[in-house]
Amino acid sequence: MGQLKVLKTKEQVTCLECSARRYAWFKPCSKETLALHQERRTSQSHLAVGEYLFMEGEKPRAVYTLQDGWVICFKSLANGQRQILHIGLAGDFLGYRVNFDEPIDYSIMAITDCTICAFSEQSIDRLLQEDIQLTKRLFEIHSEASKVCRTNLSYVGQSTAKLKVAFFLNKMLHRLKERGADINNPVYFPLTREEIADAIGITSVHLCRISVELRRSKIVDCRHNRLEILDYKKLGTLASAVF
Amino acid sequence: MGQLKVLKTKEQVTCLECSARRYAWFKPCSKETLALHQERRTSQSHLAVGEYLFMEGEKPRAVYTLQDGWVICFKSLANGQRQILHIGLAGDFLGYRVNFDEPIDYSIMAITDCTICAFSEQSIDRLLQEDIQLTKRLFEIHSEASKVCRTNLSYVGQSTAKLKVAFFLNKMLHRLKERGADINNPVYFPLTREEIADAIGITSVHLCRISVELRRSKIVDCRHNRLEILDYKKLGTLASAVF
DNA sequence: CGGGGTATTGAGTGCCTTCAACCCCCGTGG
DNA sequence: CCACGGGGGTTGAAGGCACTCAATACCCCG
Repeated sequence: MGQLKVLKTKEQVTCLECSARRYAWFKPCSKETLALHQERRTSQSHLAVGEYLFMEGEKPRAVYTLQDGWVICFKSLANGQRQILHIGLAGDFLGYRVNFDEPIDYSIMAITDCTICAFSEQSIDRLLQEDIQLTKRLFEIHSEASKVCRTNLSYVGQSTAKLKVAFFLNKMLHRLKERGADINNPVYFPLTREEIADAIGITSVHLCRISVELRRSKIVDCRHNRLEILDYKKLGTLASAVF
Repeated sequence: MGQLKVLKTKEQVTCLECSARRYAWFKPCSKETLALHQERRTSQSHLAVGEYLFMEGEKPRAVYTLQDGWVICFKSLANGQRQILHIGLAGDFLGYRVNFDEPIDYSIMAITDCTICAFSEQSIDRLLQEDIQLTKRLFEIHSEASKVCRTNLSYVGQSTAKLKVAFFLNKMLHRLKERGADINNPVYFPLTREEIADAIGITSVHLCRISVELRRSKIVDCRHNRLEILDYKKLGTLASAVF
């Protein structure tokens, strides 16, 4: 299992104060219910860069909300490669499955230091019973995730490398913007070439060549943990050449 | 919308008699509840080869169970290509989404003549209220579909063409076997080169070369609406070289 | 026995990969 | 303050897998 370091009570953030809540599972909850829900939170923990929340094949008996930090969700292949399925950002709901007895089919690793809220199997059951809204919201989250996965499959399966990069970066940009990033200035962006390449199904070397091309044509500059948009419009045009 | 031809009552199959039920949404239902559920079925219809159940961007106000036949679920891309997301077989639950006001993000087309059961938005709501089991089963179906999509993304993103073909055919084989096909003999298999290629993200020409290779090395023979396994074990070995 | 759709084959091209070397950035420690 | 080291990023050369385009063969159906 993971190497979660449980935070002391005084270090914890309450659900009410949590800045990630508006993107998260508890988005629709009122202040009153939030306090109750928070009691179901099994723990709030810290996960350091490179550590795993869980690995493919394990049966984590909990579900997680990423309160802060970046994680990658990925599947490993027999040839040693990996497909990154999702870049987890603040507010993302991680590791849910209907049947907790079934092993999970992907791994989650922290690519920055993270703060993570855990809800045990039992807590989840009770939460879902106590608040119909939460079941609905869970369905919503699940559906949205499926939709994103279909989109990913489609562009990974059918586009050229350049379009893949543009689409990926554009998508990330919008997610960061939603979370309050100022995209007119360079944004903190801790993904390496390797990681971006594994997310879109090309090699990091080829990604690099394309990155250079995109930088030279003054569209985006993405290096060294930062992402800078040089021409927002051009990037949008490229990205929308996919669908 | 689609070109559904509603069947007359006497032509219809009851849920109780339905041979696809054990793979479908109503799998967990008792004989007694089935009769009730069937009343919620809005219609049973016929969809001819090449016709659409619905198209990307539409807002179908119903959900469907494929009772018989084959369909493809796919997304269209700006360059005219398409990614086939799923090959729908008997029992498959099609077109569900949480919010019926949202446009659907993929199309469904019949690739053989099909019989399809429709449940209107209202019927679904009532069914879900009436039977907790159905909500659970719906979640199960949804989760399974997400999992399959993640698997697809991974092998489409990270494998070579040959492995993609082997994995795809092996997967189809198992699904057909589940549905009672005798895989020791040639099986009816109405997918064209074009369709298989669009499902695994290669061109039909290249797929053809690989098909020839697989046939010459006596692994599978897949042509002209039939699929014949020549060496079950070798196919399995190839397919399991992916994950 | 055509005719249309599907499958196969060939030739030529190019996108992307592989492998390997080099560079740059940045943190660390002397 | 600078030397050092390491990890990520960049570049080059060479090759191969998969693509494009186009012609031919095959299968099935009317």
